[in-house]
Amino acid sequence: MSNVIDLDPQPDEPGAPGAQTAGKREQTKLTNRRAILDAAREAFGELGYETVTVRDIIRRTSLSVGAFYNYYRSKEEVYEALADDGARRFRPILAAQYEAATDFQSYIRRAIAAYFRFLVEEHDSWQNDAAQPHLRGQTPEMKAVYDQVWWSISDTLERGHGPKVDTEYLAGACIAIAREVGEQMLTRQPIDVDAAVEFATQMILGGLPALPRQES
Amino acid sequence: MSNVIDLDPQPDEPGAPGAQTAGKREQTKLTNRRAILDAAREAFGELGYETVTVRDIIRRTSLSVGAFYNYYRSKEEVYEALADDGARRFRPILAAQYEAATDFQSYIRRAIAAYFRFLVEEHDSWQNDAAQPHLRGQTPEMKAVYDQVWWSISDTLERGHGPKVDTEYLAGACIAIAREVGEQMLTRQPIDVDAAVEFATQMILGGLPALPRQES
Amino acid sequence: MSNVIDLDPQPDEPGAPGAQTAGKREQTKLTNRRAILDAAREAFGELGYETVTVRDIIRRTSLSVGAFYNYYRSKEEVYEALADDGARRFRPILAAQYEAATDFQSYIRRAIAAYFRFLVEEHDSWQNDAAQPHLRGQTPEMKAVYDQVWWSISDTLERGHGPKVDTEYLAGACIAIAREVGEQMLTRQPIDVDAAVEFATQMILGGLPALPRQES
Amino acid sequence: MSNVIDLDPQPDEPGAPGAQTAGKREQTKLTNRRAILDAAREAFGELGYETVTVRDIIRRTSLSVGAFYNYYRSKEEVYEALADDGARRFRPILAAQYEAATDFQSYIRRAIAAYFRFLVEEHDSWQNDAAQPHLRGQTPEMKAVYDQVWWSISDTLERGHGPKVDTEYLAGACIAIAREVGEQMLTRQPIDVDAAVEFATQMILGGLPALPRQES
DNA sequence: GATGAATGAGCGTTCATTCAT
DNA sequence: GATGAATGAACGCTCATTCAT
Repeated sequence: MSNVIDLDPQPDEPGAPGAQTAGKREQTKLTNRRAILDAAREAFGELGYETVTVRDIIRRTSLSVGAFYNYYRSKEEVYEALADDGARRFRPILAAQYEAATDFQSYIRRAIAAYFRFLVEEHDSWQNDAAQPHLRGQTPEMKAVYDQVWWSISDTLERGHGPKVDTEYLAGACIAIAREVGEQMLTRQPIDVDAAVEFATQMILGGLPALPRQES
Repeated sequence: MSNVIDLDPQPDEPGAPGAQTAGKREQTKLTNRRAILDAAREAFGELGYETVTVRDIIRRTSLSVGAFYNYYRSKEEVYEALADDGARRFRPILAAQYEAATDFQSYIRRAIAAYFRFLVEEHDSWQNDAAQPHLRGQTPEMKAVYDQVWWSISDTLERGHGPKVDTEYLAGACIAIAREVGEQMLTRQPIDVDAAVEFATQMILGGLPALPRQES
Repeated sequence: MSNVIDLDPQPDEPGAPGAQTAGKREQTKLTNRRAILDAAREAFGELGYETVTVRDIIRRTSLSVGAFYNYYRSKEEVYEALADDGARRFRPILAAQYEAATDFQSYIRRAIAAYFRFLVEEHDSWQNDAAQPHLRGQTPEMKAVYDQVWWSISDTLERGHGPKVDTEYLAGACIAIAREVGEQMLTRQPIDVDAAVEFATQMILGGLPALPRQES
Repeated sequence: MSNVIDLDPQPDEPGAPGAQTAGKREQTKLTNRRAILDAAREAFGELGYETVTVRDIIRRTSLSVGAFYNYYRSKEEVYEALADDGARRFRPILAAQYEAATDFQSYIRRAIAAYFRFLVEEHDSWQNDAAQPHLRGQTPEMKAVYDQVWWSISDTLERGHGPKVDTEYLAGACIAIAREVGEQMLTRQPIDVDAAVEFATQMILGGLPALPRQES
C-alpha cells in the first residue's frame, strides 16, 4: 500500500451530484499518481535527492517519462508532495497528543511514542525497500514528520509548558534524540517501539532537572 | 586564515639549508591551494557534495578550471582532503581528553568541551561563511570530526566505562545532542561555549541514571 | 540511400498483422539513425576515429548531441556499427567466391573482383563524400571488409590451396595490392572495375611463380 | 643514438671564423632537441599522433613542458620534424640507387633493398620500442621514407624506364608491397633482409610481364 | 492522457599552449 | 633558456524537461 497520500489535488465535493461513480479515467489517474509516489519514495530513500533521476523513478513504474510530468511538474515537486503528505498525515496525530497531555513530561512521552509508532507504520508500508545497500535511507516523508516534531516540542516549550531552560537547545536536543533513536529503532530486528520510546523519553526527561536554569 | 591544513604535500625538512626562502612560485601555490580549499569548504557547506560542481568551487577563487586539477585530481579528492584534515587535527585533541578523564562522566564533559571549542576555532577561521541560505551547513571537516566524536563515545561505552544501558542508543543520542547543540551554538551572537558545554553535558549525564538498564 | 545497414534493431516480423504501416515515429527514428550513420561514415572517412568528435558527427545532421546517444551508446558503438555492417554484408559474398573457386588462382581473381565490385557499390551509395581534403579516406566499413579479404586470402594459403611460399608475406602483399588498387580505382572517372581486377589479379598471379619457394 | 637528424636548424657555416668551439649552450640545445625527438619518435610509434600528448613526449625526457615549446612550436611541428628527417636522410640513398641502376628491374631491386636496409637501421636505433603492445607502430619517419619510395618508383615509371602499363596502379602496387613486406620483416626474429628483398622484388618483377599493356 | 525521442545546458575532466618566475 | 602552474576551449556523456505523435 502506498500510504494515505491524498492523491487527488482537487477532490470532488463528496456527495456532489453525479460524482459518485469515479469513472475509469479518474481511477487510472489515481493509480498512476500513487505508483509514481511509491516509486519516488523508494528511489529517494535509496539514492537521495540529488542522485535520483526522473528515470530512476519511472523505471519503478510501468509509466513513461512523459507521464511523470503529467502528474508532477518537476522532480522537486514530487519530492515535496511526499514530504507534504507525511506532514499532513502526522499533524493531527501530534495535535491529539497535545490535547491529551497534562504537562510537558506527558507531552514529550506521547509525542515521542506517536512519532515512533508513525515511523514504524510508514516503514511497514514501504516494504519495497528490499535489502539494497541503503545509501541514505531518509525519505522526504520522514524528514517532514521529524520537522513536525521539532515544531511541536519547540512550540510547547515556548508556551511555557516546560521548565525555564534554554528552549532552543532543549528543543533541538529533544528532536535530535528522537530522530536518532527512531532511526536506529527501525534498523533493529524485531522492532521494539516501547523500548525505544522508553529510552528516548527517559533520556530527555531525566536530563531535564539537571539542566542549567535561565533567568526568566 | 584557512585553518591549519598542511598545504604542502612534501614539506621541507625543517632547517634544511637553503629552504628558508620559499620563492614566489611556492607562495602562489600555497595561496592557490588554500584558496581552493576555502572555496571548496564554503561550497560544500552551502550546497552539499552532490550539488557542488567543480565550477562552483573555482568560481569562488580567481583561478581557472584547469588550475583546480593541478591541485586536486578530482572533486572527490578535495572533499576528502577537507575531511581528512578535520579528522587529523581533532584526533589528538580527543585522545588527550580520553587520557585525562577518570570516568565516563568526566570523559563526556571533556569530549564535548573539546568538540565545541574545536568547532568555534574552525568557525572563526572560516569567515567566508557569509549569510547564504545555508542549505545543509556541514563541511566535510565538521562531518569528519563529528564522526570522531561518535567513535570515541561509542568506543568508551563498549569498553564498559559507562553504565549498562543500550550502548548504541546512548552513543547515538550523545552525539546527536552534541551535534545539534554545537551547531546551534555557532549561530548565536556572542558564542557562549561554556553554556553550550554545560547544557549538552547535563542533558546527557542528567539523563543517564534514569535510563532503562539492560541485563548484562 | 545510406546502404543496407539494418537500421531497425528489432525488425517487425514480415507480414505480422498491423505492422504494415510503420507510423511517423518509427519513420523518424529510421531516418535519424540513418542520418547519424551517414554522418558518422563521412566523418570517420574524413577525419579518422580519434579526431572525430561526437559533435563532428551530429553537426552533419540536424540532430542534437542528446539524440546521438539515443541511438548509439558511445562514439565507439557507432564506429563498430559501421564496421560490423560492412563485414556482415561482405562475408557471404566472399564465401560464395570460395565455394565457386576451383583453385587458388581462380579464388584470387574472384575474391578481388568481388571486393572491387563491393567497393564500387558502397562508393555509389555514399555520395556525400563530396570533395573534402580527405585526410585518411577509410571508413570503418571499408576497413572491416578489407580485413575480411585479408583473412580469406591468408586462410586459403594456410590450407595449402596455394604454392609453398612465405604465406604471411604473400597474404600481406595480396591484400596490400588489393587495397591500393581498389582505392585508386575509386578515384578515377569513369570507374573501370574490370581493368582494376585484371591489373591486381595479374600482378598477384604473375608474381607467384617467381616467388622464392620454401622447404615444406 | 637518435639517428642523424640535423638538430641545428641554422647550421653554422663550417669553418666560419670563431665558430669552431660550439660552446656549452649549443651543446645543451643539441642534446635537448635530440632528446625530444627521440622521445617523440617513441611516443608516436607507440601511441599514434592523436593519442600522444605533449606530456607523453616530455615525460620520456628530463625536460619540462615549457622546454618542448622552446624547441618546437607545436605537437605537429615535432611530428613533421621527424618525418622531414627521415625523408632527408633517405633521399640521397635512393638517389644513389637510381644512378647505379641500369634498368627498371635493377632499380626496383636496389630501391627495395635500400628501403629495407634503411628500415632495419632505423629500427635498430630505436630500441626503446621495448615490447609494449604496439598499437600502431609507424613513426612519422617511416611514413616519410615510404612516401619517398613511392615518388621514386612512380617517377621512374613515368620517365619510361618501365613497361607500358598503368603507371599509377603499378607504382601503388609496388610500394604497397614494399611497405607491407617491410613492416612484416621487422616483426620477425631474426630479421632477414635478403629474404624480404627477394620476396618483394620477385613479387613485383614476376608480376610485371603478365600485366595488361596499355596503348602508349 | 500517454509516449518516448529530442533538446541542450551542464557536468567532470583533459590537454595544447602560454607566460610569470 | 628552463620551468611548471595557469588557462580555457573542447571532449564524451547525462539528464531534467519539452513536445510531436
